[in-house]
Amino acid sequence: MTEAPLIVPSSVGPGSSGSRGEDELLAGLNPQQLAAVTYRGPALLIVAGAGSGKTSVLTRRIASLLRGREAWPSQILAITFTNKAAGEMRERVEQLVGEASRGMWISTFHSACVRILRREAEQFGFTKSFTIYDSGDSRALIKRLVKEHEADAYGLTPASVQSRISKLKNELQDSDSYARDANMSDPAEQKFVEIFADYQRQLRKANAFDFDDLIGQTVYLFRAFPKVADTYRRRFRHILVDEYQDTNHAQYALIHELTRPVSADDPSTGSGSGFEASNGMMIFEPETTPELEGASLTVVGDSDQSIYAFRGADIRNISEFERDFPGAKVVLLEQNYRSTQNILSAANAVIGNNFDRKDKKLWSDKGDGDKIVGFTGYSQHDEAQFVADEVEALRRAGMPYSEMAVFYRTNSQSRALEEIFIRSAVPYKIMGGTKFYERAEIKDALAYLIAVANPADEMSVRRILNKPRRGIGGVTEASIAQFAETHGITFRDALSVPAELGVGPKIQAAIGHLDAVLKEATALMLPASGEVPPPTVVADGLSLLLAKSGYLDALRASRDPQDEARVENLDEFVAVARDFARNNPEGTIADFLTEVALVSDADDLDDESGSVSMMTMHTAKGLEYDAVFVTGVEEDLIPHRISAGEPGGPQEERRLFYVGITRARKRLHLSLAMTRAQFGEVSVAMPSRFLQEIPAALVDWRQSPGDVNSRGGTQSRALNARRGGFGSGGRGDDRFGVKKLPPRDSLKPLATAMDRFPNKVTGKVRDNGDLELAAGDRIRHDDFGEGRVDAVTGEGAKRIAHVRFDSAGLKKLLIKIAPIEKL
DNA sequence: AGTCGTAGCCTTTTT
DNA sequence: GGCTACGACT
Repeated sequence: MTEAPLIVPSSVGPGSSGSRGEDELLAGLNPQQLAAVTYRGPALLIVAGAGSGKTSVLTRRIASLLRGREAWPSQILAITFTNKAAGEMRERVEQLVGEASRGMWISTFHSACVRILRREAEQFGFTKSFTIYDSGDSRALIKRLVKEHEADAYGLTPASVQSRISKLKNELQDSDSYARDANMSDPAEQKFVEIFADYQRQLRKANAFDFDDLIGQTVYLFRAFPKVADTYRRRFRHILVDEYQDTNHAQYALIHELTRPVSADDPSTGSGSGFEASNGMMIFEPETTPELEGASLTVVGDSDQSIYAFRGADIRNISEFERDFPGAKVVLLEQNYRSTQNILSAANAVIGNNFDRKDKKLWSDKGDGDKIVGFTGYSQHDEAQFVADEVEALRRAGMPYSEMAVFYRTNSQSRALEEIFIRSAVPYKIMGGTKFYERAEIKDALAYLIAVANPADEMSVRRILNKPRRGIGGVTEASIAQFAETHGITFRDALSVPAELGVGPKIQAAIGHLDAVLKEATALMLPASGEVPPPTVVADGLSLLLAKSGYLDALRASRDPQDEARVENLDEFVAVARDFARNNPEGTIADFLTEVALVSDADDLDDESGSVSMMTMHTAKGLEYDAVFVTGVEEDLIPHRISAGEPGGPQEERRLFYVGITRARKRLHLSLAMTRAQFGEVSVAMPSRFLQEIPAALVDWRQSPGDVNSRGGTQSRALNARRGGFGSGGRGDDRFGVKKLPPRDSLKPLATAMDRFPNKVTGKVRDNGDLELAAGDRIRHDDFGEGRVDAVTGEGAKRIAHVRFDSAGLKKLLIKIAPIEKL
């Protein structure tokens, strides 16, 4: 780890480098970008507006450090927000400098900390093979503790306890430091502190870290063991952090620790006193003469895109950067290379309503472009149908599905969109939502792996104890725990002595069998001697566990149709493990589990180019698409109802909306519904206040909020009144230049308001079985009326009818489920 | 021990 | 409207 610090002094400025490569790196940059790439100094803040080319600037900055021989790859640490962003950045740097990029650390905060912790875990009572608890795992643990401490009587719910603990950890607090400031005469506070402390004890006992610990414990490690920290300070000479506006206090502290100068003191003295600081709160004063100055720090961010305050992101980290790092250089990137001016003007107008922000105006030289399209549906299904129709129109106009994205505020909104997309045979892909790794069968499989990799993790062992059913119930589980407790051994080890547990012979046999399977897998995956296992060891071990435990057999024998899908999911999971073996020939079971624990929604984004992407606006950050649909632009959704009560809530919601609209390159659609069903109850929805912040001239309302909206006035009502189908002016080209029909006069009573929504659509589906259709057939559709089949494509359950409806225009329908009948 | 029914909750956003 | 947790029943 001690590379010779062969640092060639930098005399870099534009044009000062003789190498041709340098010119190529700097080609095409505007003056601000150029400064951001070439500035050299201890601290640099790049304020990068949406679409201002910050990724390009960041990658070129890294490439320029490498090319100029100012840094070895191993001296560079670049932190991104998602693994996907990290992968992209690595790829782009590789394109610029090739093999010279090997050895850089480009990763998320969490992955970087896992790497550090795996190396250093033994320093403070963990082992290399620690497990990572995702939020579901910690919720399960906290739930158990809340019950054990009988804390529900004090109004403590698992959810509230979990979120409070998480918030505190993001502030680098632990149960002791919290207790010092808390009102401990309040019994609820006392309970909370007890649970917090117990939770931390349980984690340690299980040799596990939760998400927040990954950062917080690394900071603790650095503060308690300066010698260890110095190793990393010597190593990382250039630290670059993307999305700096979304860092929380713990991440900020981590960066601070890493950029501290290395003291020239005798390293053997420092660590003793640090060890005493068991709460990790201790700050070590910088020593007199540094042996090595602190690493150079570059941060990139945009306070207008700060959308993670709810999970502890502190906007002050970026707004007070210049104070934290005196002498820091600040570069502003304001030219947007992504969107048309209309889209940017809307974005600027919206974000301009946030006070206490540094004014910053994005501009583009791409020209005005198309107007923003607005649409109001009667219901969320109506809205979804609009989106599906527009997607199809754009597709016919030549835009690939992969260049379109649909955003929403809450995950639950995806359901209606999905229903309509399926029915309309539009290929789509949902980012997030019911995540693969959260499925019960996958969690079970992971628990089997963890039981092997980290037997101290009692929760995983408990989880698989009776999966598949072995007749081991709560009573047996308790006696195992009891036995382990009294004999001072782990829960896992208690399984090795079934005869002594005081349970019946049948159950003894079951426990003995489970123990044997786990031992066999351990021998395979973690060979005792130094022999190197084959790359496929994780996949093989997983297959072995699933087969010999009887898990797969139980699913296959089941007559629950869902279990068939579960078997397929497990097959896919084994395939994931094989993939991992291919990409990481030396990867261990711990590496595999780390990767799985840290994958995020934005990560599995690798499109099979050719499907529309659907995701929350949060997930959308950092991405861009030719066409963007922001849906559900309603009060109580965006801004979300819950945000209203929180300080800074509405402003954060506005930033979120801003993030959503600035993802669009060419076409932006804003849509809402007049009524929205939630919890099965239908309620009236109001247009979002953010809509009114967009200058009316920028929006072409296909169907406006009309009289539900106080601002709408006569103009919107007039636009409302068109009948005879929307979205399609003429036959062959139901594209964008829709002609407005003459306004219909007089207001109708509310009862007939539905007249204005000629294409009112419901979510219903039907099983048509093997309905035969051919070109030329006439059909009737529950929502669209009568039409004629143009063509039929696809096979079997995926047969698609292309139908020309008499009034609703051209649609694609999935024959098997569409609500249609042949005439 | 396992299965089935229902009451209650839920929906902010995520590494 | 759907999921989960819990209780009664087999």
